[in-house]
Amino acid sequence: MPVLSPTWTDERIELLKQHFEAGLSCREIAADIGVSRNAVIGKLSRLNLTRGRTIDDRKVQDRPARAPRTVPRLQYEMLATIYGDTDAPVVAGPIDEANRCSLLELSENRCRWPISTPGAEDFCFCGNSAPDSQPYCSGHSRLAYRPNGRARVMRG
DNA sequence: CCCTGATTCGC
DNA sequence: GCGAATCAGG
Repeated sequence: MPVLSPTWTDERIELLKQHFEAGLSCREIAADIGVSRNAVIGKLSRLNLTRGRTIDDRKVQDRPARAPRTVPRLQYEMLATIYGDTDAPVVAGPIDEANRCSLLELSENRCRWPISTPGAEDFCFCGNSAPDSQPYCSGHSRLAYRPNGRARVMRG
């Protein structure tokens, strides 16, 4: 891989679809793959994989001009915090799928991050060593929980 | 108040 | 086709 950076390759799309069907939020999927949330949503829309919102009445057709009102750079701040702000677009934390296990093999100190292999039908989990009272390992916990001050429980 | 989902538009 | 921008809803 000299200088090629294909945004959406087969594996990427498979992972996207698997995570989407797994019930993960677009933010989780984006963080896991390493792209922005809109990129995931855009790709899903292109693939006709919307979760269920076929609005018929198009009301947001009004496009007067680019009027920056509040500058929605919230995603960028979050992504930067997750990735380390000054590093390559890779998942932060020691995430290795060598310890992946099934749901039945999950323990209290095992990372419960859903791992979907783009080749097998078996759905596995991260299975890494997670600290006590923590559902994910150090790497995935950062993806699951927002580094912001508000610790809101995920609704997805 | 903020975040998530989906569509639309520019490149 | 991809990604950012935007809107609507929760």
